[in-house]
Amino acid sequence: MRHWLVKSEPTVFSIDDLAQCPHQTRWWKHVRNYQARNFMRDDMQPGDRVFFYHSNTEVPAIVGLAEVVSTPYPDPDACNPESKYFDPKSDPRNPRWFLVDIRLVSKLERPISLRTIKEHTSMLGDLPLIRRGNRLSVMPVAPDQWDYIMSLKAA
DNA sequence: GCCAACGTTGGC
DNA sequence: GCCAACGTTGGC
Repeated sequence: MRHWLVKSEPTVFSIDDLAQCPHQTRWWKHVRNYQARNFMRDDMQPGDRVFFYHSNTEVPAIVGLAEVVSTPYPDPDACNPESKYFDPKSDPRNPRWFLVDIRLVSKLERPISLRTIKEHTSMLGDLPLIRRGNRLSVMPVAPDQWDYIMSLKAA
């Protein structure tokens, strides 16, 4: 089982939006970046644990826990000309973009803010989240980093 | 709203 | 293959 952090802009799709989806489950999301795609397509598996992070908002923070509940599958909107995520260069027989479904596990009572995470660079300094200029929307979290961040929940 | 950082595109 | 221009991300 692997651990991940995924970003979502709450004005686009928030943790509360996920909570209101049937079975608190929905696909995540229209990634159009190869590094992020590779993580999803090649490494994500059902059962993987996920930090759900709100980006581009007043208090950027990990706001909940989720779980991968599908294997990666082709993003249907990549071959839908009506979609704003249509990619004419993606061959339906050899899809370029992938999704997984995630299910909400729990919403954190108190979000773990980006500011807090940045106060723990000795343990978390190599998280892409706090590396300068990094814009990855999905990133792996090492097991000890996962545990460490979980311990901040209680702090 | 600003803007730094980064990825992608496309002319050459 | 280079690199300028452009679009996007996302913290602040």
